[in-house]
Amino acid sequence: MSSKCEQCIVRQFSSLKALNKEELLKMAECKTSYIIKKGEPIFEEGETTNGIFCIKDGVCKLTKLSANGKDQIVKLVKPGELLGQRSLISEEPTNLSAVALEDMEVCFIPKKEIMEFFNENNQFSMNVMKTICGDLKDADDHMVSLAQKSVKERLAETLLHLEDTFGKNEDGTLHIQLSREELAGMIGTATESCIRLLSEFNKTGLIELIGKKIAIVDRNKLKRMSE
Amino acid sequence: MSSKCEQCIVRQFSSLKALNKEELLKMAECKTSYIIKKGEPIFEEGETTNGIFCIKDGVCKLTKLSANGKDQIVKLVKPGELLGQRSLISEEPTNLSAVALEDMEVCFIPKKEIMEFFNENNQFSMNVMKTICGDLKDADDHMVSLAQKSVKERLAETLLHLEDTFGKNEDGTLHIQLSREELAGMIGTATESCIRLLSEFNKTGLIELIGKKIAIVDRNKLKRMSE
DNA sequence: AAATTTGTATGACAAATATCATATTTTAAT
DNA sequence: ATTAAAATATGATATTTGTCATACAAATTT
Repeated sequence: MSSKCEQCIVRQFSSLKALNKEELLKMAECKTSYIIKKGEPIFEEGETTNGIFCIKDGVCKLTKLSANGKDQIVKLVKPGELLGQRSLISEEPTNLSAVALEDMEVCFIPKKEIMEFFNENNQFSMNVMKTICGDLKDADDHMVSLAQKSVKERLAETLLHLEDTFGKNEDGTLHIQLSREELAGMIGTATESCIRLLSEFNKTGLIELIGKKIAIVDRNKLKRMSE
Repeated sequence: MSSKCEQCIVRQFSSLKALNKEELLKMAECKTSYIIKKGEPIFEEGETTNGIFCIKDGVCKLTKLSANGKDQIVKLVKPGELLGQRSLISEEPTNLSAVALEDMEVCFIPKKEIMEFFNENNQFSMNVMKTICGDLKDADDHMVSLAQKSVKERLAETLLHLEDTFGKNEDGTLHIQLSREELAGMIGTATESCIRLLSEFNKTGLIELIGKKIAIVDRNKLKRMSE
């Protein structure tokens, strides 16, 4: 028996907040829930998903494999967000892979129902459009950053962004747990270069390295460095 | 007296093809036509546009000023496409500037009418969504390219893209006319580096430089080089 | 618990790219 | 037509970044 969608966190934060009781009921009936273990894919580049995923818990990375074999992280997606809207609307296979960075809980809603919501609920369409527009703006910003900033500036920028978006633990370390390789994949550099710069930031008191974890020590300096 | 929108090139290629006779008539009445001279802006980063622009003739660049003062070219927009959809939907000021690369003819449609089309014509909404999704996919691809490819690879890739998208003149040179600085701004590198590589491509027979113009000589080699 | 694999760290060096200087050509202004 | 300004071109050099090698630490498997 499916659980209700009415009180789900995803509904509060995503385009789905526009859905009415009847629509939510329909969704609760057609949805499938999944548990995805850390490291496992939700979908992979080139797949046809035929629906969208709602992220109830856990963070995942959207990556694209580049010609040289490295995974570029395009975006991190957190609870409350939807996944796979783009390829559903474009009616194309996904151009990105989604891989869990933590254990995740997700729900899958089939294309059929989503398309019905589009047709019947204008506010829902508008919300989805706004989300995608937001993604596009972020992508443009990211693009300029990759094109015009140095690796050092991008690392500083990314560390701040990670703290702002995912928060920190009691010991001040970033809550989101990325390997050095993944962090390098976000800023578009070699893993060794990323490690070297973290080490440098550590020595100059910008951050503190506690095992594999990273704590931001001097936010202001880091901010200045990112510009 | 406004001219009709029914036969306009923009209608054939853009989301506007979903509009019916009545809607086109409404649009013809509310639109304003502009002539934009080469080098002039249509709008600038941070402005609130309050409507969308239809490009009837001429190509423009969408740029974003980076912290180091260089203009990054995010996208080139050609006749038949719409401009300013993102910020209209997000209800935010534009994050990009639009500057004419050639003399242009554009029409401005106020926000009010566009929103009415959204509400009354589902196919139109769907078309706009698809366009924005396409832009998002392109942005992701571009991002990976900037992050993972060398300047040489990006230049090769960009030259091919420019020929594919904008065609060539009778003498084989690229039809779209970009300065070296603008080309550098597309691939995200210093102008000197761009010039140097063009010079190298010229010497190795990949391209031919005819004054400021560029002709692709060996497409296949250039393709292989871009990967 | 020992062994293997994986991730992190650092040095040495090579390659890519940016920067600065300057020459030349082209375009625009007077 | 002359001059000034802007764009293109190229060399010299510094800086950034990537690659390869290797060491060490942590996690995982046996």
